[in-house]
Amino acid sequence: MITIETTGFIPIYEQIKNGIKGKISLGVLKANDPLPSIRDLASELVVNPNTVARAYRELESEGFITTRKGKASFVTDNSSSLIKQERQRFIDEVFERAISEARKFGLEEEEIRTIVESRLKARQKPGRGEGR
Amino acid sequence: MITIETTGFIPIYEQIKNGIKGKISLGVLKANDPLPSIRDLASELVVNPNTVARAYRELESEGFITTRKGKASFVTDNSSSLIKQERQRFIDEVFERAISEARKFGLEEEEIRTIVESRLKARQKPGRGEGR
Amino acid sequence: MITIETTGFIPIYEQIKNGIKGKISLGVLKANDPLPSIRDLASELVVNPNTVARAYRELESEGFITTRKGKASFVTDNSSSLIKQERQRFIDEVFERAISEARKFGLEEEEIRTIVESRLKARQKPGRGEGR
Amino acid sequence: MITIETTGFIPIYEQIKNGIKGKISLGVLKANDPLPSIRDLASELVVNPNTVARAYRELESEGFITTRKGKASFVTDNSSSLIKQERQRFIDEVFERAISEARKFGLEEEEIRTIVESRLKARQKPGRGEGR
DNA sequence: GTGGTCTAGACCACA
DNA sequence: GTGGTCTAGACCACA
Repeated sequence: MITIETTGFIPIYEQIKNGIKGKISLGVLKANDPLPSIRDLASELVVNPNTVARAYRELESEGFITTRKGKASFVTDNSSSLIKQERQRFIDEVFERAISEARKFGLEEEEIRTIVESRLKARQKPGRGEGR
Repeated sequence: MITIETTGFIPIYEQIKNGIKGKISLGVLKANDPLPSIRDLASELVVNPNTVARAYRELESEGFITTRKGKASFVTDNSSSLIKQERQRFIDEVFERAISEARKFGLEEEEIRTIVESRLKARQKPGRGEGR
Repeated sequence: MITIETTGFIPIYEQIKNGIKGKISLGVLKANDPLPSIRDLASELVVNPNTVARAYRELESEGFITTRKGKASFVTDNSSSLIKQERQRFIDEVFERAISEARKFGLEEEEIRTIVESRLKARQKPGRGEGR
Repeated sequence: MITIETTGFIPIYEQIKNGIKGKISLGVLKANDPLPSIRDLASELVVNPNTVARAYRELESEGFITTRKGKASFVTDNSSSLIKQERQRFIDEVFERAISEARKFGLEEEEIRTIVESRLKARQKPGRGEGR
């Protein structure tokens, strides 16, 4: 469901948060849908339940999900409108950062376009897929 | 010379390392050029000298610079060939990550291209310069 | 577990590294064995945790151990083959240095052999054990 | 005259001190012989004059040499008796340390003897010589 | 002045 | 509890 990278510096709870926001953005998770339980998701991702709990806690405080004690967590009604606000800003930032790194190493615009194309191509190839 | 973001998750020493690798890649720092002293760079970046020292130490153990005690650190002769090896891998990884995030949020290839173009445009505008 | 000399010029973090490499070489630490926690080892050796952390960090970057955040550090699977490569070189260097010092003071080969024998004897004597 | 290693952790001034003590021990430098001037030795060893100055200063305070202001430094009359006292202790310590390192890595006595022999052999070979 | 090591101690991510 | 990063600051080797 969600992919986690343990290399790199992005905290796991952050990757989980983004994974879930992504699902909401994609419509895979819709308003009032239940999220997997903390334990289930933790064992699926092979991470500590505390880590998932932190992701859920922050998603709740940002308004994307609500947690009913003793029950489960659910996607909030207004989640998709919240996502819309955040999505553009988030994606822009991600690419801004990537391009900024590329420029630090002296890549020209045209080279950046070439890299992006080659990365997009790499993802099309069946068998390679979305994985990583 | 180098920009540091204290938001975000990338450690400062890592940003310094990448900043310097970038300078070498750009040719701003050439073989045998001296690096700024640890103390100077630390005060310029407003970070602790130990943090710069760690960046330099790791750059040395990776072969990019050599340090002469009591003198300074210098770019190694083979630094640019080392950089060439690392540059492509690093940039690929950065864009792979960005595109991966975008796909999580359901962006199509064409939308990704549009974002990249708009980010590239934003950087061209003089005076605006997108910060950093 | 590991002995540290604060006299002499070898940095503490280096002595810790060598101590652990020695344990791996001896088979006292085997693949996948956990290392003592940074804090525990630091308090045992009466050094600052940062110093142990540096030793562990360098051992990790040299491939001898891996660290799982929040958990512990573990001996890597290939550690013993790495050690084998390094052991001979390290020991050779150590004796090369010792003999080189002896020659500076004019010791003949036969005298060097005698010294080595006497040092080996000194270590056999139970109860005396040559300190350290 | 004296060999310096800039790799390794032993300070240069210490290596210079030992080099000179060695010369005295060997009889190459005899009582009342003049030492090379600080500047000369520094340029010969390609080190900073301050470093040589420190070595001389410590040799003086240990009684091996005397420095006459404006003139040069000379080997003291009692230098060789001082050396005799120190030589055995120093050499013992050097081998004790080497053997101790070897034992940390699990070498048996017989293996240590073999290493010592092979190192002694390596030094006999003409063309390789004392250098390093 | 320049780099290297070390300590003390804080704060954070993760288990 | 365990590792990771960072700061502040001391002290040393060397130029």
